[in-house]
Amino acid sequence: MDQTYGEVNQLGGVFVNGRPLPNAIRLRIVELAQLGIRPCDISRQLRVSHGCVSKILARYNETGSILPGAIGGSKPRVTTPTVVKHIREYKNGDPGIFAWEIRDRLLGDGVCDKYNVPSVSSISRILRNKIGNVCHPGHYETSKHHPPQSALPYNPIYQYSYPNHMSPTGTKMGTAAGVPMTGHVGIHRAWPSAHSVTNILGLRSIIESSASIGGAEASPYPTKMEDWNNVNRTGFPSTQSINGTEKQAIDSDLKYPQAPSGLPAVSSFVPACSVGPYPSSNQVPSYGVYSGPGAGYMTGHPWQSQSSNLSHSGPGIAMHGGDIHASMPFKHLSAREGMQQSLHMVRRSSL
DNA sequence: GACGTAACGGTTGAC
DNA sequence: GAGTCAACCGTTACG
Repeated sequence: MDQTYGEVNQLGGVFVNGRPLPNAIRLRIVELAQLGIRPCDISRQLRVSHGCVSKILARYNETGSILPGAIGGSKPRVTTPTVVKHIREYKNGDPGIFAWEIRDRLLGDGVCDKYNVPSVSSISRILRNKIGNVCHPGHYETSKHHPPQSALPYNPIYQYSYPNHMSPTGTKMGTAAGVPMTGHVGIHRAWPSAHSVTNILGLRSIIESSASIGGAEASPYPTKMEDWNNVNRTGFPSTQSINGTEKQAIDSDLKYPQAPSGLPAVSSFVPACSVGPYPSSNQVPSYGVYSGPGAGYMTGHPWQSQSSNLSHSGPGIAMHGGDIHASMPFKHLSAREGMQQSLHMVRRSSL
């Protein structure tokens, strides 16, 4: 378990297979790209594979977010009780209706959108298994099926098809504030632009987010790392307000000591480039890199165990918070002066 | 050389 | 609680 995480790519950069790059690096990739730096140069500078740079930039261009998607889990069910209910109604109304017609009606009636409409085969399965013979109108719920009304409690859950609340993959969106969605974003992964670089840098919703963060202990905030990343990304605010969980997002950055040192600011890109994201002078390449500024954490907290760490706000949390602050004093903040100022406000308000 | 992308091995979380 | 599955990840190699 000791330092079994982390590999070194061909560029000498450290990565953890299967895990997203630290958000700091992701952010920096986008920042550099916006500065006109070529992807290949970004790749070399940050020692991230060009494929990854390409992916992140493509995703950013597409979604406006630098954040990784929600890892793991299953796709949200599309055959919600409500949908089943509607299918049943359609079938009852027209026993000869085809599955594809039902599908069209679901779309047309606004029951589903193109992102969560069940497939024809799914509809057929519903008709076969859940509805059965339509000659028994009103006889739906032959099994333990919940009556339509019982479907309602599901809605908040399935609602995560809609990004204003949480992503379909379960990534709760920390805020609906400042989420300038372009129309109906039924995007599979809801990428709230509140997390976009623009907003991150603009910090338009930092205060709001920080307020939410401050109340994290009382709010049903996400337990997934991605979720907390979202929260953190909203403004990279102080970590003290989120016990332990903050550590998650920050951890991912700490894993990569180049992040603090390599993220002085966009404007200092050149120095960062010259020094290199993985300052070999200070850091031992390869796995040793992980024992950089975040070593205090790293030694005791493997890269994984996100949720476990989250769920266990046990001893060491406070220490981590302090260590984190000491070792990486808002590295992201330096990206923008305005960010610093806003964060000052955030920190004050959270104190 | 730069870039996009499929394949790959890996992690994660819902079921 | 373990296993399965399907999402995601970043790297690598190829065109």
